[in-house]
Parts: sequence; C-alpha cells; structure tokens
Amino acid sequence: MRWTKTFIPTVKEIPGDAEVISHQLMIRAALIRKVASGAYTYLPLGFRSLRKAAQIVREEMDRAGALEIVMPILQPMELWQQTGRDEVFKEILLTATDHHGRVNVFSPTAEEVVTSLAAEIRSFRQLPVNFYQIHDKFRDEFRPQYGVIRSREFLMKDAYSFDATVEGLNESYKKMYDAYCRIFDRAGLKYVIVQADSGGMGGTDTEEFMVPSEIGDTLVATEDGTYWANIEKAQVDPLVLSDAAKAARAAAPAMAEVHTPNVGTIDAVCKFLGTQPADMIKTLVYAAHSPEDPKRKLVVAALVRGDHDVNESKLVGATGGGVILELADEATIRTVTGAAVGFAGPMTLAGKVGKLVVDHAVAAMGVGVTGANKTDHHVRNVVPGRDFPLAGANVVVADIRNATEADTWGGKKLKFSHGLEIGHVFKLGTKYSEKLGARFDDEKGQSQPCIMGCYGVGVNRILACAIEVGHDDKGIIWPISIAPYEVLIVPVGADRSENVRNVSEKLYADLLAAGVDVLIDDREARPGVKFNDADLIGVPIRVTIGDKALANGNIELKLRREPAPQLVPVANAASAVQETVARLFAELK
RNA sequence: CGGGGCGUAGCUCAGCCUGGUUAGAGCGCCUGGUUUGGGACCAGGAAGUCGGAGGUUCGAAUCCUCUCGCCCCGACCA
Repeated sequence: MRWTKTFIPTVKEIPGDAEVISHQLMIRAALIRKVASGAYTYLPLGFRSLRKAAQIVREEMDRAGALEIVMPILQPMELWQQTGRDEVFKEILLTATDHHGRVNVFSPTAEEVVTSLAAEIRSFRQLPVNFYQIHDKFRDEFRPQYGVIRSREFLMKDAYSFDATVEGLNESYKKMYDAYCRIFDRAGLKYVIVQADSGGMGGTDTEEFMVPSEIGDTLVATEDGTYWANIEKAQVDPLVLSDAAKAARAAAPAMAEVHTPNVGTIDAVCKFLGTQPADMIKTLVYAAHSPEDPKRKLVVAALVRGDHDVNESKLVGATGGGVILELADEATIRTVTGAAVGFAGPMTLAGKVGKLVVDHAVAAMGVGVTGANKTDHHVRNVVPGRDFPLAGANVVVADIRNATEADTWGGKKLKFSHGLEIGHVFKLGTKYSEKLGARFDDEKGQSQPCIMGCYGVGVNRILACAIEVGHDDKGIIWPISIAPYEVLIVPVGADRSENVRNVSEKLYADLLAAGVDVLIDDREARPGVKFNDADLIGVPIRVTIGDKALANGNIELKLRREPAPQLVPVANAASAVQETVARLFAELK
C-alpha cells in the first residue's frame, strides 16, 4: 500500500479525552476515532491490526477443533428470561424494541443462543462440539473507559463447548486454555493466568488471562508467584483469635452505648471515639433475591472489620449462591435495625435477618465498636460470640472480604498489581443446557444435559494491551503479528533523486511480490515528518532509502524497537527484509 | 445514578469572571517561493450555526433557565 492512497491522519497533539497511553496512541497513530462514548470507528490502519488479531484467534480456534459460526446480535429477550440472565445482566443489557413491540437484546454474550442451537444435539456421538464466533458484542457499561479497553461495542471471540462428561469438559477447557496461550504468545503479549470470579456467567472454575499493566483490574499473587487471582476471587488465610484478643475479650466490660450524633461513617466514628477502623465492626445489610426463583428473597447482614471491604461475590457464595445481592434500601434497613442508615450493629440481627454472615476477621476480633441499632448511637465493648452469635441456624463465619496487603494465602504474603483482561475461560456445567433443553442420549439411552464451557477473547483489547505494554515516547512498537504493516519503506529525497525513486519502487514491488505486508511512504514530506510518523504508527521494520546510504550502495534497515539501523547492500535488500520479517515472526512462536 | 469539569475553525486550546463594532492563537489544510536525513521558513488564503433551545438586555461566546453530548471521580462502607 502507498501512504498517499490510504488514509492515515496521524495527530501530533494528545487528544484531550484520552487518559491512558494506548488510547492516546490509538488516536494519534490513526487507528481509531471516537464516534460516541464507548463507540469507535476503526480506520484503515486500526482495522488491519484488528483483522490480524482476529485471524490469529481464528487460526488457533480452528486448530483446536472449534467450529466457526455466526450468531445474531439481535436476540429475543424471551431467551434471556428463560435463563434468568435478563436479571443478572440487567444493568448492562442494551435493548431495542422493534415495530411489533418485541424486545430485543443486543448480545453481550451468547450462551442462550448457542445453547438453543445445541438443543439439536441428540446423541453422545455428536459430542464433544465447540462453536465459536468472532462478532460484535454490546454492553451498556456504567462507565466506558480507556478507549477500546472498555467500550460499549466491542469485538469478541466467544466459544462454547458441549461435552457429555465432566472429563470431556476438562479436556475441552484445556484445549481452549492451550489455544489461548498460543494466541497471546503469537500476539506478542506477556500474560498471567489468574483465578477469577465467574460473575454473571455462573459456573465453577474460571481463569482469566491478564496482561500486567498499570491500569485495570486488581490482581493478587503470593510472593512466590505460585498463586494468582483476581481481587474478586483472591482467597486469604482466615485470621485466628490471638492471645491478646482473647485477653481483651476476657477483660471486656459489658457493652456500653455512646451517643454519636450524625456520625455514621467509619472514619467519622473513629475520629469521634478516638478508635481505629480495625477495631470497628461494619454491618452491611443486603437484600438478596434469586433470578431463578422469584420467591427466594432474604435479607443478609454481612459483618466485616472497619478496615476491610466486603467482597460481594464471596458473600453470594457464603449466602448459598445463586442470588443477586443489592444493598438494602433505607426502609429495609430501618425495619431490620430500627435505626437510620449508618448505625447498624450485629447484636440483635441474627433473629431479624435471613442470614448473618460474619467474616473470619470479625470472628477473630477481641473487642469492637459497632452501630447500636439506634440512630445516632454506637456501642463499645462488643465481644464477638458474647454479644452476637458466631454460630447458629442462620449464622455463618466465612471469608467474605477482599484480600489486603496485610493478608496471607497458604501462609505466603500477598502482593498486589494490576492487569487487563484479554481472555477468560469458564467451566459452566449444565446451567444453560438444562434450562434450554440442550440434552443428548448417552450410551445407555439416558437423556443428559450437555456439560458446557465458555471462552472469551477481547480482540480489541489485544491491540490496546499490545500498545499499553509496547510503546515509547515516540509512539507504538507493534509486535509484527498484529502490526498494521510488517514493513515501512521510507524514501528520503525521492523528488530529487531518481536513484532513490528507483530503488524504493523496486524494493516495494519485490516485497509485494514476495507477499510481504509493506507500506511505502510516498508522500512529498520532509524526512523528519516521515520518521516521526513512522515511529508513531510503529511498523516493526523500517527501510530508509536515501542518497546518503545509496552512495555506498546500501539501504538502511531499522527495527522500530532498536535505536540504530543496519546497512544492507541494495542487491540484498528484499531478501534481508524477508529474513527479518521471518525472524520477528519466529520470535513470537 | 450522584458529584465535578468541559463543549468556541479539521485538531489542541485562549476569550467568558467584569456583556460592547469585523471572535482569536498554534497545529493542520490550500496557493506561491525558499528549503530538504528527525515534526522547516517566508508570503498569501480558505475555514467557526461559539453544542442546541429559550430568556434577560439597546446589545450575549460571555449573564440566567432548560436541554443534549463528552470527560473525570464516586457508586451504597453502616
């Protein structure tokens, strides 16, 4: 391709609304333009990279034996109601009502549709099977952010495996897991695989492929790196009752109410009473309901230490699973606690809520301060087990909080970092197949539900992550596999030198003929402009052709990631470029 | 959904507080010239419903109301 025949509107200035480097560079390097919040146009350069990333994914899915299909983006709401996921995804579900008054959802994922397809499976002989598509997805994110990293419309590879047995599922899962490793290796991305929370998907085991980064989700790892988990999932060793805490309990006088007018928050209470957040017991009241069983509703009280955060997915687990938790509204809190929001305490709650869930760390406290269930009042000298129960029919002690840097897992200290999710693999089980009738007859003629897995890759994020971790102050440094072009020819002074023109055009033609993905900067621009644009768009191999080196019969071959060029005789130019292309690809295997 | 900020030329932004003729700059674009190995220079030029609607006023980019869009922070912490 010739620069003057395509559309590469690079920009010098940093776009005002782009916060992170990948977003800034994607706009500056003419890969994308924003159309609306969380919606982007891919320009020729960006689309070339996106297609290359998608193609890598496709090749590895095919190699793993998955079957490519395309499912509709518009899906009937009824299908979503059948699985209860209209509720689970409620807030991010983008919908459109058609002329007949039917409600359609813009697919945020496709378990329902693919499972209704799999309902055609009749026999164990047809299993296993794995369907995938590379298609747009829509999620009405609360807050689109970081350019294409969190957009409302995005390109996702979604695969769905169907197996007859759990062992089969494990194999299908492993195949996808291995395919993902190859995909991200080929895309030149360094990644870690972390234990994750299954969130709205449901299911049991799930792992995320994360690219370490300054931004993104919080990741937790043991210091020896043997355990990695998303903060949503990260486990902690339960704190145990220390001797000091035991002694404090033994010495504790009876509970004492204190007047704390308008002092509702932890910080305010600590300041008012001169205590520490770690000595506070936070009582959070949740309303839980089940998307599968509308009659299943209960109020859940969760106790965590004042310096800890409740982890809602852990709390869902401790509650028995299968429920959606929302913080209770003010009326419910008043009913349960008899006080305004901000003054709840556990003392009398066990009898008033459906479930009282106590975090390990609270159960290990000596003496605490908490709300008095009386507006504008707190109580001191609260002893767990004495003043509120740690066991009982509707009381459980469990891990329901986020890990902190003070915690350990398996006795090892935890370190925190961040990462961007580029892939996610789930073992789903039979949740969807049972509801949507994806059943088969086994060897004995018994009808069984298919055992499912699902597997996602954010294709746009592959690009954004590659840039996030591959750039310098001049621009993008692409891995060759997903660079918009593999080679950029930069003729210098072509208007003055016939020799430059001839050598450049010859090399361009030779490379095209050899199947190299080459772009030639045929603009009548000064060299500085071309070099700066070349660095900005980040094509991995640059060939500079100018009278300077041609005087000695050479062209200059420079890698984007290296500072200095290498001189190559004109006669060897095409082969040297091809070898370099091959070498860069070989590095990604 | 709550809080804050922004919306003026293709892009980045100034002007607004304290209303006053033809609304500015840099970059980009067009023309001519000089330049030519890391975002050149000179001269000339085109280009703006000042996000939209309503209001106040003799007069509104500027003040007021509503509205739309975009960005950031928060998202309930008892």
